[in-house]
Amino acid sequence: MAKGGAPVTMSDVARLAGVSTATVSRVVNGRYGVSVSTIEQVRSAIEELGYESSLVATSLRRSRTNVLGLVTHSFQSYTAEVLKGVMDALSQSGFDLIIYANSDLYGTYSDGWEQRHLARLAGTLTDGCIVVTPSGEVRSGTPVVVIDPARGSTAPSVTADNFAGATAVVEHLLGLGHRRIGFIAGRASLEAAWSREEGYRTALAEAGVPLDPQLIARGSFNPESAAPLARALLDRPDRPTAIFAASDGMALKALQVAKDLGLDVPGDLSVAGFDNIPESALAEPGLTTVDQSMYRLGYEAARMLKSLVRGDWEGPDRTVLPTRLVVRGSTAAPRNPV
Amino acid sequence: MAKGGAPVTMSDVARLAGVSTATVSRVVNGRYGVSVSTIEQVRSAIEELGYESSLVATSLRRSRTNVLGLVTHSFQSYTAEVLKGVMDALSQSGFDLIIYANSDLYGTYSDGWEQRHLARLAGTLTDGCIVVTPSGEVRSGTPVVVIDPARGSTAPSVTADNFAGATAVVEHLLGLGHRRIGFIAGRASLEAAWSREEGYRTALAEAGVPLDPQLIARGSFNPESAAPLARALLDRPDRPTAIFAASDGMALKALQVAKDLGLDVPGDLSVAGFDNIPESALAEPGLTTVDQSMYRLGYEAARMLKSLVRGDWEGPDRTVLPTRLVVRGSTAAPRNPV
DNA sequence: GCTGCAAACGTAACCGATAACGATTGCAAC
DNA sequence: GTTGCAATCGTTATCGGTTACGTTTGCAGC
Repeated sequence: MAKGGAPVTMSDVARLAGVSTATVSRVVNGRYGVSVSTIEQVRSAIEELGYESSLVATSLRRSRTNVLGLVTHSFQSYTAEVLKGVMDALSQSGFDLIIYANSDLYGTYSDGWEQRHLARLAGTLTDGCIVVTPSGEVRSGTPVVVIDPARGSTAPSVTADNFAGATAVVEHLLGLGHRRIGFIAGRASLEAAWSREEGYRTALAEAGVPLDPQLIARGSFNPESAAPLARALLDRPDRPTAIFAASDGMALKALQVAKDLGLDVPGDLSVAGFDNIPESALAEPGLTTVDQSMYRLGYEAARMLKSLVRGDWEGPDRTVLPTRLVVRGSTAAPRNPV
Repeated sequence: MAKGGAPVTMSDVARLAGVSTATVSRVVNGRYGVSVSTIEQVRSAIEELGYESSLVATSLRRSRTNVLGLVTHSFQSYTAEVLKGVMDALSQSGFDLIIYANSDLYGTYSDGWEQRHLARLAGTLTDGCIVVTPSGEVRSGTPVVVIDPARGSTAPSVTADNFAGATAVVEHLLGLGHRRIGFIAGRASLEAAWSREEGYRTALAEAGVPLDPQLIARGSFNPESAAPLARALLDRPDRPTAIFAASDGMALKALQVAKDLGLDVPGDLSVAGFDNIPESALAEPGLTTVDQSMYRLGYEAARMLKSLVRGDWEGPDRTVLPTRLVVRGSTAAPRNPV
């Protein structure tokens, strides 16, 4: 058994077995050209020392590592769900997964984080990467699949039908009798944010409700950014009777702000979100939202990446998954319909 | 800008800037001994090519990488919560995080997965590692912190007060009037599983309730393993009036089984779990359980690991976090008290 | 003009593993 | 007894980056 000291390397094994490192490598990788007795010697040396090949050294030399990467700038409920899907898709596939997340939670909103992280992994450590909500276009020598791409991105991607989901929410609110519906937008560089805003605009237009630009608040997807925006909307003399936020995290903040202001939800104000993160069901009242199955986003992205790496992907470059309106207690008919 | 082709290496930069790779390395790492004009040339070459240093190559040569690792054998709700805590603890710390998970979801229960994964990362890629629920002792040249260690493990660890949590649940059930309380145990090699079972036994003993060995079902923590165990318990002629499972995943399975058998929960059967994963609050009825704040487990483990890597850890080697009983709808007084 | 010194920079070894290639050996066929 | 071929195994270049060490250059001091 190895001591706690320096890690056991291939040359340690070679020395003990009385062979060269090349032979050890051949044994480890099951290559042809080693006698049975030598294999046995090497095996027992490996056993005795507790040797395990270094992922780093292997990946530096080899082109193929059987490791896929996932790059993200932060780690929230959204990411966790995606990861579950990714792991399930990779189960029994022979691919291991490395997730790279950096610690500068908000510092890296400086555009380009995805490209930097990708460059550090791709080409050496990983055979391919999934990138979650990048801020811009991504380039890489190895295959890449993007979850929630940036606007105008041409990389293979998996995304939810954000437009349909957003129109469904707004139609739901319109159906309840709301006419002044505030909107808290997400980071504009993301296609998802843009599509959700388009859905909002389109649903209003089709219902013949004029758009009031004052009711659109521009935020990032960062939940913290939503609090002042919600407050500004609700402080207006002609405040909206409903608020639709482009993400659940922001919607839950808005809900909190409404409570703090002494407003009754859904009596005085209806609130709706987008994503259906687990916390939304637990909120009081439960948050009306759009389920976009982040699990499936992850699952499909991983499935696609596997095929791309193996070179046998046949499907389309962009996968769009359906969404589903989830009505809970946070939306109701306005108390004083306009 | 780089094409989609081969990744940009340091020698590419060196060639363009007309210097050696050594000089580029010095510029990248801010070392002394480069003239201002040369720095400028190298900088612009880096900019032009979009160069980013390879994590792999760097870590192979250097001892310090400023990357911490987390090793896990699967990815479930439990792991996701832990990860959030880890990420928050690492925020702004200068340490990046790499999570390594392998795809053989169940194949790797073959003991020793943690040691294999650890050996592949430690000593090269990462400065230290967090290992989640290992099956045995872990050894490494770099610092390691274990979340939910194996029984008898001596490595620095973070764990919840499993014993106190389990006794609290059983006392709660006893207080409701239950006397026949089934127990679905976890993987015996884990200290957490053992402590929870000890808590169960102790609480019964202190209440003067004799222990019926037939009511203890031995499983792993794998939720799937719990279904047949729960069914076996409930098929008994003298079936228990309550079931306490050593994890929420297993408890939720037991709840499902009870429903399938036409039993009313909590009327005919009370069910309680351990962990307080998000799904437990959403179950119908809500699952009574023990909150062990997986977020804090992750947070404390990361805090400890940071200090260990920097060599300034002062606290104890084992951190035990308090637990909290969460009573929901799945437990009530038995309909026909014995 | 020579020496001394430090700044600036290149050369090459090195990290651990892989693979192309060459070298050696055993054995059968001629 | 050669020759030839295949099996076996070591040597070495290589991956990308870091760093100890050596070399060159410029300039001040004598």
